[in-house]
Amino acid sequence: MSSTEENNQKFSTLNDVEKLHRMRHSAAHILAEAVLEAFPSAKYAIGPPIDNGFYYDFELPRSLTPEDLISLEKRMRKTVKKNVEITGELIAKEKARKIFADQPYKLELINDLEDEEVGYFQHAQFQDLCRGGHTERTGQIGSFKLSHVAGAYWRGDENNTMLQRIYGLLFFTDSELQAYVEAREEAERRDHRKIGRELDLFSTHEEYGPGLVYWHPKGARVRVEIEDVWRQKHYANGYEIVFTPHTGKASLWEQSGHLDFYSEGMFSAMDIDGSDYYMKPMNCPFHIQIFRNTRRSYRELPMRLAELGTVYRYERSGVLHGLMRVRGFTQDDAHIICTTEQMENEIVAVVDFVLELLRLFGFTEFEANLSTQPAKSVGEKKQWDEAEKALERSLNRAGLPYEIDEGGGAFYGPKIDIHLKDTLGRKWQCSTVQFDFNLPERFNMTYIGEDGNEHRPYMIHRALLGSIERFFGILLEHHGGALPLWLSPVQAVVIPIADRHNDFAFQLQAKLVQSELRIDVDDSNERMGNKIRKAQLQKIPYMLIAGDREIESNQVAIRRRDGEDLGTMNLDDVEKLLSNEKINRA
RNA sequence: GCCCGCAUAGCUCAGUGGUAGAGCGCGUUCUUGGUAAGAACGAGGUCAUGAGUUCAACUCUCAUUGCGGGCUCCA
Repeated sequence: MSSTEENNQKFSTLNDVEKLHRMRHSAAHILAEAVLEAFPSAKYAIGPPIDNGFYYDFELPRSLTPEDLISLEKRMRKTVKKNVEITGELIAKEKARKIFADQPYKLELINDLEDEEVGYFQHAQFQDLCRGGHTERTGQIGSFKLSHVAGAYWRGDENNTMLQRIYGLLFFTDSELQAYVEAREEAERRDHRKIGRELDLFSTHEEYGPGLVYWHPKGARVRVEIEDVWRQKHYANGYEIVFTPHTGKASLWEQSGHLDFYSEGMFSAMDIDGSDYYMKPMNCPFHIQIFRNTRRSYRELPMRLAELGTVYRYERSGVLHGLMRVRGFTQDDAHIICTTEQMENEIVAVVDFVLELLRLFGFTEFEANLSTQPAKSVGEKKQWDEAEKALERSLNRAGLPYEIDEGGGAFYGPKIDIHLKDTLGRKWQCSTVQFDFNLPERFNMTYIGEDGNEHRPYMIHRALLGSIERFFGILLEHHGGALPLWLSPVQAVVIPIADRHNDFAFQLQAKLVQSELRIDVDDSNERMGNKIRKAQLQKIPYMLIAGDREIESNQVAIRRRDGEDLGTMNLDDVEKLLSNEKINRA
């Protein structure tokens, strides 16, 4: 329990964050009270406030149904209406054990707590073991709604009992709650799986392998566009692009340490001529072989090897999700091998490069996390310090807001993760920059320095988009499927009003295709209104309408997908308009 | 993997212990139109898979597979 002082502070004097926190926490108690009323044999576990509300975990005699949530919510509202006082105090552990004698989860918590006294909160008949942070009365909890039930392990450990977790949403006012629910619905409308199907971009085939993505022609057009700009920018930023195998013998994965430390993330071995081969879960060991293929001089450093490398990782069936979590995906991977002196500039360059690339795709807000040396790690303290300092300086130079996750680095090196914010305000981690003090040792990577001696280089892993599949999913949700013209699978559709206009439409298509624009002609036997509707639903940036009047004047009527009518234009002007938008990646 | 829910036409979804429906989409025909749905007709389903209960299962039970929501937010 935080200080009694804090708990006694008048609710009305608190800031909004703390108020909301307390309201959510109290709502959790009120929920637990309702559940205990409805199920006297229920065992209650923990019930904290969370980002959008609260939850409480229970062990119950039966599974909850959506109807249960409705009746529990009713019970809660009664308690709110009664507006009883919520009180808290510190009591001796012994006393607490008596109060919670038939509550095994509470007893376990009591035993695990270090202080001699524990927090005890109550309102009406309800009592709970609790660190505190509550409203003063049950009537002060704002606007809430029970949202759903989910399974959750006691203390998040899958070896423990599975409890039923009831989630609730809670905000100050009805309108804030409403706004949150609407934002959620908007997110549902933008679900990349839905958009992917509607726009015919990609599919997965559960019967032939869940978590494996099939890119359809239109999705592939977008991917090719993403990859093209990716390659172009990598060459421009001093990277060399490589291709490496999708599989390699066990000996490679033994030496890299993956079989020891990452085998649960790998697909099972394949037998080839009596040897075990594994699908690659990472590209690094292969890039290292390219480096090691010959004696390297310091004059060749920094060496930056980049690959759109498709990797396969075993993900547990329950976590697969559309394009966001899959078993086969393409990393935009690179490994930078450099000297100590070069390291800091390399990091700075990577961070700049990340932002440059992500901005191209329409993202403008970023945050970073810097994860430092964990308790168990390889490498020398000096290396870690240098690397961490370089990472931090690069974040400062880029002006990125960041948080430090003390001890959160991988055992092999510190890292920064960069999160982007999408239009719905959701954060996604795509980019990562990681030092690796482990693989250069394991593979005995060396270069000959200016002094003629062998030196161990630094190695930095980095991915900018992360996974092409996942990034594509984020991009679709960010734009709600209405991708900017340069990424759109179909950039404009020519709509002839009647069959006799088809020839003109195809001529227009042929002209625009010469400027490397992706143009369809809708020559289906439909009315113009229907063709426009289809094009709108397909989120095609421009509709070019051709009828008698246009053919007469050798022009075309142009309409944007946002509904704006741009009137009629000469064909050359249309071509310029589209080309410029494409080139500027507007 | 585990908990809960779900699985009916290409998509979205109704439905019944007596082997099935709608809308959209698709095909054909009519129609040749002016900025978000023209009309008619038609084709499409072993009701996820396997087993059980039953005279009879798409429907009830169990299992399997897949999908969806969750599984750090430490009283």
